[in-house]
Amino acid sequence: MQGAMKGRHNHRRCIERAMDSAELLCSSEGARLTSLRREVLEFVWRGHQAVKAYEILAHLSAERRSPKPPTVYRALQFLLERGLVHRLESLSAFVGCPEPGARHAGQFLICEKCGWVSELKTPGIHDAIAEGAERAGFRVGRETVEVMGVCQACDGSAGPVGGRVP
Amino acid sequence: MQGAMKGRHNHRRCIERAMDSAELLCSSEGARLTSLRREVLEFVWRGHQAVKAYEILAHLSAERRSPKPPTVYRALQFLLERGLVHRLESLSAFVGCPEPGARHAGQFLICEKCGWVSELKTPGIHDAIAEGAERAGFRVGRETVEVMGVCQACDGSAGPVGGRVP
DNA sequence: AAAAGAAATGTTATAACATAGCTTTTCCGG
DNA sequence: CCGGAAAAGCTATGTTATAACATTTCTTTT
Repeated sequence: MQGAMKGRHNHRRCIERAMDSAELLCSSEGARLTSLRREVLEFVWRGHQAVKAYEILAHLSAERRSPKPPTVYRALQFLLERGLVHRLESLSAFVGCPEPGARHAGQFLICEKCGWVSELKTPGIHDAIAEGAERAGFRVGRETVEVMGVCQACDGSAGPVGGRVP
Repeated sequence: MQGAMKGRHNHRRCIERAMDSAELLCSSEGARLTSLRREVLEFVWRGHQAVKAYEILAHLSAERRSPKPPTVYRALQFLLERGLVHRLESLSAFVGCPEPGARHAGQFLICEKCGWVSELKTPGIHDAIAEGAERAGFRVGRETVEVMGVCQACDGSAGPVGGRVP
């Protein structure tokens, strides 16, 4: 469980909460959270670090017999469409969404030291974007906001806090 | 010259301005804007659409004998390091920077219909990000802000305005 | 329970994006 | 012109992602 216990948080809770809301969300819209999709979602939630598609593939390889890339990408697409995971464009990687259901523009803080990803929900960011776009006569669709930097736990400390070093 | 004449703008001016400031910026810091780098930069500036690395490669192939990917990526890295081009993470593509020298966080509006990319400089966006980050105790490094949507010229019109359709 | 249809998954192949490591060429100052 | 440094070339390979088609599994209907 890499980097999961940062700030003493009990990550099992995160996983449970994530899986429960996924279950709920899917059944509410008649979507099937199959065992494959569930396994992928659980793996994405193994920590708060972003996960690469081929890491998921490797993980599945341990459990199933030789899954292929489309298997992973299809599961990810299913999860992305329902807001259960987000894609981080600047990393080509995926991270679990702590608040699926509330369809929101993702705003992410990504720690360069420990890989920890936090989701920001600062309305002011969207507002400022909307304002800038409006001045340009631009109709906003999807917003990508990704901020690389150093998280509180890593800042000042010698190295990363119990996380993988990217 | 794809999508270049949108809004009646004379794109030759853009190119000239871009190449001139590149020349200046490089000579000011003793960097060599070689013919390869110049060619790549000119090609990136062929319009206001983002350009893929392998499109550059194909373009160079017409002029030189069989360039290889590293040739292109090295030239791009040189240009990126000096702020002469930006990388659009959500497209894995590159676009010329209209204001190199002023080292800034890139904020981009990307039209889904015609591919046109405009750079936004809305201080409020950075401010809102800084505020959100500070509340999280996060030290900001690089900011990525990319907004997909529909530009003024395409909005309301039947199709894209003289640009490639992505 | 069997058949029909839809959804999911498996399989094969390949496209698209990017870099490591080493060699050769070009540029520039002395 | 020579020597060192920077740039560009070359080979190979790593990484990310999708198209197209076959098979399996699930669900609904009969």
